[in-house]
Amino acid sequence: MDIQKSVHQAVEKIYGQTIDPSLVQLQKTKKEFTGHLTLVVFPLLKISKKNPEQTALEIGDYLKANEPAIADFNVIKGFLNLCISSSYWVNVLTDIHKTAGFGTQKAENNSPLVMIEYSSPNTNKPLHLGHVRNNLLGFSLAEIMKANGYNVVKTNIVNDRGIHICKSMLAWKKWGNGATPESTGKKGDHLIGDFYVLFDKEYKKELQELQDKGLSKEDAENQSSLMSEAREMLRQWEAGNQETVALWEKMNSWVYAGFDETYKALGVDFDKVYYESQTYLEGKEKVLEGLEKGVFYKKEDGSVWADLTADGLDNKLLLRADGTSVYMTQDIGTAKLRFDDYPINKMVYVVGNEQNYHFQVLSLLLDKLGFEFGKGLVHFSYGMVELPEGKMKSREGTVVDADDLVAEMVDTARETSNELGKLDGCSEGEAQKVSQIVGLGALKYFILKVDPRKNMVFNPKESIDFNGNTGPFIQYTYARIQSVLRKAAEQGIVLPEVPASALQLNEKEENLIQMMAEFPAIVKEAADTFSPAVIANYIYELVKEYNQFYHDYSILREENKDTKEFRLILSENVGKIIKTGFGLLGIDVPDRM
RNA sequence: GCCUCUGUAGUUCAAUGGAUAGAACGGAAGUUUCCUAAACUUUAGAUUCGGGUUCGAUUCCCGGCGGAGGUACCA
Repeated sequence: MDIQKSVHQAVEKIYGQTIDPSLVQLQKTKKEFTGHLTLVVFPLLKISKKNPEQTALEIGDYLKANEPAIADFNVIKGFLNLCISSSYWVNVLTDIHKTAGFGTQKAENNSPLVMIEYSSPNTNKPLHLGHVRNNLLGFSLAEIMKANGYNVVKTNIVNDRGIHICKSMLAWKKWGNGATPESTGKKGDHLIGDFYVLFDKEYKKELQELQDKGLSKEDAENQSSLMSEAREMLRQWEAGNQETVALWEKMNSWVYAGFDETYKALGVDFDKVYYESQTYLEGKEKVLEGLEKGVFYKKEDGSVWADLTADGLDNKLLLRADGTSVYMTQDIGTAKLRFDDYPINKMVYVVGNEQNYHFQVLSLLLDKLGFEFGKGLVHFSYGMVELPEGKMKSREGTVVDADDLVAEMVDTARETSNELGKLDGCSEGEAQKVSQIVGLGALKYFILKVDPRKNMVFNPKESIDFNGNTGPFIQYTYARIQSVLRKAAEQGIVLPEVPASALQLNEKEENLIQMMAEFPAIVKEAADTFSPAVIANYIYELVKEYNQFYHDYSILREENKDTKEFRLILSENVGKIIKTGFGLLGIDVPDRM
C-alpha cells in the first residue's frame, strides 16, 4: 500500500536518516480504537531518541500536514492511530470496482512453472476422507498459485502396481465369479476395494488356521499359500505375463472409471496423470546411473543404498538385493519423466505429514542426481483427518468413504433447504443443483478453513451445520447480495461508476472497503504460506463485516440516491470478492439458495 | 531410544513479536410491519507447566509434561 511508503518517507524526513523499511510496522487498527491503520512506534525510538508518545505525535503531525490521505490521528501509548480520509477509500473502491479479476494476476508464457502433485491414490480401494482433504488442498493450492501469476500443471501419480492390486486380482479370480461393475451395479473402485477386503479376510483366516496347527505367527505368514499366490502374480505381472496383465488392465480400468466419478463430484481435475507402472523402471535406471557416478553405493548382497549421514540423515535403500524398486525409486523415476515433459521451476507434492521423512530424503536424492528443482521441492505436508471417535481404521470399518460423504452432504443440504422452504418454486433440476453446491460448499469449506499442517477433527454433523463459520453461511450471503442487485435492477437502477468522491462515508462503510482492499495481499499470503485457510478465514471475516453493515443499513430503501447507489456498489464488490475467493478454494456460489 | 510436527474457552478453529488473545458451535437472554431469519444483538468462558531473550512473548530459544507421526527392503 502506498501509505506504507509515505509513512516510511515521513520518518526518514523527520529524523534525517535512512531506515530499514521493516522498522515501519503498519497494521490494521484494532476495533476498540479509532483509526484505520496503526503505526507501532517502538522500533523507531532508537532513531527518534524520544519517548514513544512524543515520537508518535511528531510523525502524526507531519503526516497530517503532508499526506492528503491521512485525515487525522491519535496517539495511545506507543501506538499512532491514523485515520484515512473518506475520499481515499472512495478511490480504493473505484479501483476495486474497475479491476477485472481483482486480487488475481494472469500468468505470462515466461512466468515460472509450478507442478503440483496431489491425490495420488492406490488402485486397490476407493477414496476416503483423507484423500478428500488431499484433493481439496491440492486443487485449491493450484488455483491460488494460478491467481498469483504462476503457470500451473496439476498432476496425479497413480499407484497402479504392486502387491496390493495383486491381492484384489487374486481374490476376484478365486471368488469373484466374473463380477463386473455392470453385473453388480457397484462403482468400479468400490468393487475392487471389496475384493481387497475379501483377500484380507481370507488371509487372516488362513493365518489363524496355520497358527492353530501350532505355527508361530511369523512361520504362518511365510507359509501362507494365499500370500505366495499373490506374490507369484506380481512376478508374473513384472514378467509381462499376458493373462495377468490383461486382468490387471481390466480391473484398473474399472477403478479409474470410479475415481473419475469421485473427482468429478469433488470438482477437481488434473492436467497430466502419471502411472507408477510406467515410471518405476525409469527410477531404477536413474539409480543405477547414480551408482556409476558414485553418488550411491552397493552392498555385498547387491542392494543399492544412498549414504545421507553427511546431511544428518541415515542410509536409505534404493534397490533391493533382487533388483526390484522401492517407493523412493519410483518417485525418482516419476521426477525424471516429469522433468522430461515440463520445464518445472518448482515442484509441490501434496502428501500427508506421515511422509515428511520420505520427502526430506527425496529432496536430497534428486539434488544429488542433478535435478534443479530437487533442493527447492516443496512437500506440502498436511495433517491427518480424525473423527470425533478417534482415528479412522479400515480394519474397524470406521473409514469415511469419499462417495458416501459427498452424497450425505448433498442429501442433508437438500433436507435442510426443504425444511426452510428455500426450494419452494424450484424445479427439480434447480433444487438438485443448489443442494449440490451447498452440500459440497459445506464440506470443502469445513476442511479448507483449517491450517493444513494441523491434524483436524472432522465432525460430519458440525460440517453440515449451516450457521457460523461455514461455507453455506458465506454462500447464503452471496445469494442475498445477488438478490439485492436483482431487486435494484427491477427498480431501474444501473451501476456504472462509483459515485462522487465527495461522499462522506460512515465507519462501517470504511471498514468494509478497507477489508476489501486487503484481498490481493491475502491471496499472495495464501500462496506464500501454501494455505487456503488464509483465504477461507478472510472471506468469513469479510462476510461478517458485510452482514453487520447489511443489518444496520437499509440498502434499497435509502432516500438519498447517491448513498443508495454507493451501497449497492459496495454490495456488488463484496459479492465479487466472495466469488473470486471461493473460486480459489474450489467452491461454487449460487445466485439463489 | 532417536527424529519431526503439535498443545489456545466445554468443543472446533483464528491471532506478520504489539494495545484488553479473536470467532463459531454449544450454554444463558433477546430481536421479525424490514431488500433471503441458513440472519442479527447481549452475555459467561481459554494461551499445558517452568525458565530465558525483549520496551513488549500464544508467537522466538532451552527444559519438563501431554498428543500425533516417522524410524532403512510397505507404498
